[in-house]
Formats: sequence, structure tokens, C-alpha cells
Amino acid sequence: MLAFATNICSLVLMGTAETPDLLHHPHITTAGMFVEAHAAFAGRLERQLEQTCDLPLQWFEVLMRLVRTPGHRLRMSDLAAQTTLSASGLTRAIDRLEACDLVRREACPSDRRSTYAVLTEAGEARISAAVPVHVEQLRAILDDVYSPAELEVLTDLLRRLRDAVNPCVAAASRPPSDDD
Amino acid sequence: MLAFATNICSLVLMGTAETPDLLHHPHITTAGMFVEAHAAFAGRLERQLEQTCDLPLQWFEVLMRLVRTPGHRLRMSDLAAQTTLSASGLTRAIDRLEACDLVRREACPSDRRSTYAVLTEAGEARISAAVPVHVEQLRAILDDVYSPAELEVLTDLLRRLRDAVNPCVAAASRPPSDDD
DNA sequence: AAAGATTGAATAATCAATCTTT
DNA sequence: AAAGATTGATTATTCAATCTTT
Repeated sequence: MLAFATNICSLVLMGTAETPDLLHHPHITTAGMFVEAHAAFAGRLERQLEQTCDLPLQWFEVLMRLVRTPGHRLRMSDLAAQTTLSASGLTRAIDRLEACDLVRREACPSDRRSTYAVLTEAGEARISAAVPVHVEQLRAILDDVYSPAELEVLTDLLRRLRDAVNPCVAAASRPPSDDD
Repeated sequence: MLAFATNICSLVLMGTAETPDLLHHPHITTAGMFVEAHAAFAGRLERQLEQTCDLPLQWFEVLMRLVRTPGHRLRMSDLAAQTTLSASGLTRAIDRLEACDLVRREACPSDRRSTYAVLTEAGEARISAAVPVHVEQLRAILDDVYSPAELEVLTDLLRRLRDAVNPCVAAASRPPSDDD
């Protein structure tokens, strides 16, 4: 029997007799697609946004969130919750944005523990200029790959995954029916 | 007219008269869902894999790629191309994996510029133990959120995006019909 | 000269304290 | 004590050299 196992891979498969093809389980393929598609997609957006607007994707994410919020301000903890940044990661990102005068910090009058991150005029100008460019870059990719119907299906499937895995972002800390 | 613009947001929208709702363009929502779903999904997988198998997701990714390859070995540059790591990022990751005796480096006999990353027995044991756990964790998320048909749709949509945005990964450097 | 891999130096992310306010 | 934010120290990532081999 060992004579047929000419490489280590075969031995591994035989070692788990009940699930001989676990290494190629469809869920692993799905997860792999997710990771690869995200890396490729985000990587291209990052490069393009850097080239055209001189903006790191992380900065775009933060500025975008602020410009979409009434008053152009958000508490540090809320801003962190609504981006891919951790609390300390956001502190440092805002340090950098503040150094470039795109964002400023303001004290929260009602709770002196909190700090607002507020878009400056320069920050507003910067993100306002970047948004149409970014939308066009998204359009160039997404409209090329998907039909309008497929785009809706994909968005719905992604939203459901996000809501299931990260219930806090979906439910709390955002107004009802604000859907990104 | 300015009397109605009670906050900065309104002014921004008026400033771009041709595209008044670019900030809420559906493509931005789709991209946002993609980023948020990926962050939530990958974050949970990372935490769970860390807790149950004491493996960083990055290590899992590398070991998985090696165990799925005949001979359990891959040249550094190919391994980098098939993961989310850069060339220098992979060099450092393999340094760490080698220090834990999960991977070893071997010279390539046919081209002395190349180096193989090879799974050790300990590495094989480690990833073999982790795979069923990981599949179960994937199952717990994906089967909860999606029907089997939806899972197929999602996988197909993701694959098409990856192939469109990162043609090199899809085409070259991998055997035909190896599909993750 | 170009491919393959690695390294140094600079930048960024992370995790456990820390400090203030509630 | 717990929430909100920040900091120090460690670790990881990145980018442009560097070195060897083709």
C-alpha cells in the first residue's frame, strides 16, 4: 500500500480517511477566492488612487467616512468602528492626517473623554476631488466584470456576510438604513 | 439659497451639481461591502485559527499552499505570487516559519538563483491538524449565511473579479483548472 | 541586463499598559 | 470600575538597494 504513495501528499490524504479531499473542500476554495479577489481589487484601487490623487487607500477610507457624516465629524472610537482601523491604529492615522492638515481634532463638549476627528477645508477639498476619480476607477473595474444585476447580487451577498460575521457594525453605531 | 445649506455636507453636494449623490454611488457601496465583509470575515477566521490551532492566518496561508503542492515545495517567488505576500514579505515569513521548524529552505538544483520553501514533517503535521478545524470554522460561517446555490454564485463572482483584476495569478504560474 | 532572493532603513501595525473622565 | 483615547515597546511591512546567478 505504501508503494503507491509516491509522494507525501498521498500520505496526508490517506491519513485522514474520512475526508480525503478536505484540502480541496469547496469552502476553502470560496475563502481563497475571497482573499485573492480582495487582495487584487484593493491592491489595484490603492495603486490607482495613489497615482491619481496621491492618497493612501487608508486615508481615503477615513476622509470618506468623515465627509459622509453630517457635520463632517466623528468620535475617534466611532470612526475606528466604521473603518478597518483599530483604536490605536486610528489614533496614529489621525496623527498623520492632522500633520497634513486634512483632519483636526476637536474636544467633545458633552463628554470630555471623547475626541472628535473633524474634516478640515483642505481635507474636504481633497476628498471631494478624489471621489469622482475613485468612482470612475470602480466603474472601470466593476462594470467591466459584472452586469448590473450581478453587481446587485454580489453587494447583497457581501452585505449578508458582513452582517452575520460582524453584527455590531451592522446594527449599532449607525443610523437605520444607512447602507454601507 | 445658502440659507438652506445648514451644514457643510449640503455645500459639498451643491458643489458637484452634475453628480449630486456621488458620495452614495452604488459602486462605492459595493466596494465598501467588499472591504467590510473581508475585514470581518478574515478577522474572525484569524482569531478562531489563532485560538484553536495557534496559527496566524498568514502562516496557515503559506503552509496550506505548500501542502497542496506536489512535493510540498514551491520556489520563493512562486509561493509569494500565490499568497498575499510580497517577495520580501515572504522572505521574512519563511524566516519565522523556519525558526519554528515548520518550513525549511532547500537549494534548487536546476537554477541556483532559486530557493525552495519546503514543508517539514512538523509543518505537515501542523497544517494537517489545522485544516479540518478551519473547514469546520468556514462551514459554521458560510453554511449559516448562504444556501449551497448562493455559495456557488458568490464563488463564481469572486473568481471573475480576481481573474479580471489580477490576470497573472489566474493565467500563468499555476496548472490548468487548479481553481483556488 | 534581467531574474531570484535577500537585506537595511524607514514606516506602520499591534498589544499591553497608562491616563483621564464618567 | 468601565469607557475613551493615547503611548511605549515590540513586531511586521515596505521600498529601494544589494548580491548572485542566468
